[in-house]
Amino acid sequence: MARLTRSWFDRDPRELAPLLLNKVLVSRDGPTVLRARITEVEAYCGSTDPASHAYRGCTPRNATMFGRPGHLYTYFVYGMHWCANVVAGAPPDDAGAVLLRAAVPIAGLDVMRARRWTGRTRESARRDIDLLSGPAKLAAAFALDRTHDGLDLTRGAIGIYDDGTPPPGSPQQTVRIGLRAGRGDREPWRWLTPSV
DNA sequence: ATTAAGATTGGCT
DNA sequence: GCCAATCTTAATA
Repeated sequence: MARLTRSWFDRDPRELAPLLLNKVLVSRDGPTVLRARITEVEAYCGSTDPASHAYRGCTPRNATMFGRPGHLYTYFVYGMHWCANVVAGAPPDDAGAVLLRAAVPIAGLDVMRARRWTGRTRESARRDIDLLSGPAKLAAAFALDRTHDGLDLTRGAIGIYDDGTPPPGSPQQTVRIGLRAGRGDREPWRWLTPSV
């Protein structure tokens, strides 16, 4: 498996996003190894994109987006969830990122289950396919939070790898999810690996 | 100082 | 399909 490099991430988020499909997110924590194949992503384009956290310029919260491509940008939403982005390339003083929206678990499912599902979770809701089937689910299963904001994906314990599986030749493409009307909700910048 | 909105999720009708 | 949960951030006063 080849780890993706800094220069590989240095592309416009709309180019980078579909290339991330079928890549493998890997987290190593001592004996624990988590692996998952990325299947859904969204591109966010900084100052030109009303839906982007960077639309109104650099703030303490989004500063990582203005930094180096290939780093992790994590943010807190709805008072309870974390989501994870990969910082993409952008023009000088601008920002871009790709939101990791979903993945298929490959290894470390037990750890993912323990992090995702408390005793309160209904048994019928505990399906492996739903372990990473949303941006906050993925972040929770990989334990990504404030402490991972700015983390370098090209070095260290967490990275993205090419295992030889190419991105889908014809990815599914739709408008982005969860955006307010008129706030970039018409841009078709969501890509998915076709389910079959 | 106050406030509105948020790149979501899971349980319930 | 509807809606509550939960709290940070940034904009406004």
